[in-house]
Amino acid sequence: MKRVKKQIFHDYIAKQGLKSTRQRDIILEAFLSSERHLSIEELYLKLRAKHPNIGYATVYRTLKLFADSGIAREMQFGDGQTRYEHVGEGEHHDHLVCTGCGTIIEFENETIETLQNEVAAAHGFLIKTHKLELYGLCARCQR
Amino acid sequence: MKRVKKQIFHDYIAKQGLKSTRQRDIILEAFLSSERHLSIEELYLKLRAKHPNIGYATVYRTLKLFADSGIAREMQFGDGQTRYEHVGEGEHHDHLVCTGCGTIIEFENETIETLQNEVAAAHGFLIKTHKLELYGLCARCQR
DNA sequence: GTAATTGCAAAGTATTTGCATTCCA
DNA sequence: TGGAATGCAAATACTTTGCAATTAC
Repeated sequence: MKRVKKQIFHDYIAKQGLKSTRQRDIILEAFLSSERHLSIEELYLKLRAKHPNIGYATVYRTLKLFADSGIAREMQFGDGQTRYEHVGEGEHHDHLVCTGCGTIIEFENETIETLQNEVAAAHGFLIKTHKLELYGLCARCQR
Repeated sequence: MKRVKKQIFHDYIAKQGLKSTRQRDIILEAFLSSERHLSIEELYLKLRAKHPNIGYATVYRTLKLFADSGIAREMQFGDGQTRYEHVGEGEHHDHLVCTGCGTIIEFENETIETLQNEVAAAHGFLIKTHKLELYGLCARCQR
């Protein structure tokens, strides 16, 4: 999976006439070996440990490239921090967000997706993406 | 409806030992007679026309009060602008957002809500709120 | 009268941009 | 070599905060 995504990214870079750089590789490796929902700051801090000379701007720019190449997706959970999540081929899932501890759980539900498309069709919309987030307390935080 | 919400807000203000001010009334009136999904800037500009001396900070603070009182809800559609929408009693709805022209259409679907609760229950979550947004092109923008 | 509210400007966040220097193809 | 990428600092966009003056109860 990691290998595949690296390949996808490098192909994208090449096709766009962009350059493969040491920083991009470092950031890619760090991103791919991180948890699935990473804020930019988290990634930056993680990188800084080993590569103190990588700039914040480079992390921002590189994450946008990841999103453009299709290996990552930009997310907002309303806490004012942009997060990026890994994207697999044609994969889509939604989120359960614990407002207590911040845990994010992914889920998929085909019936919901089908109903969404029906709603959209009823309004003449052509859906490109969607976002479904359920906010509440996870089992642990309910205690 | 407008009358009811004004009442709710005034009751809230009174119960909290806060004060009813000219500015709050002006902002409330402007908010209630606006479209349902209003960015703070839109409301501020609208107000400025008739009341050039109302400050941005007051608008921010007052909108938060509206949300606290239950007559408005804070929303984020990922464009970096916070919006507030009107909230009716116990009402909830989701959104179809046209990425072409920015139109926002509201909808409700009980079956989807039920499925959401099932998903949450399966993960031991207690849901407090949720956000479902479908992004795509409206009928007009598809042409 | 007193505590809350206002309006302004300054301070915070999160993110983007300009630019000289460095690096890759 | 030449255009792209980097790292820094400055700029931007949105929102919050501090504070003296004002206002509501």
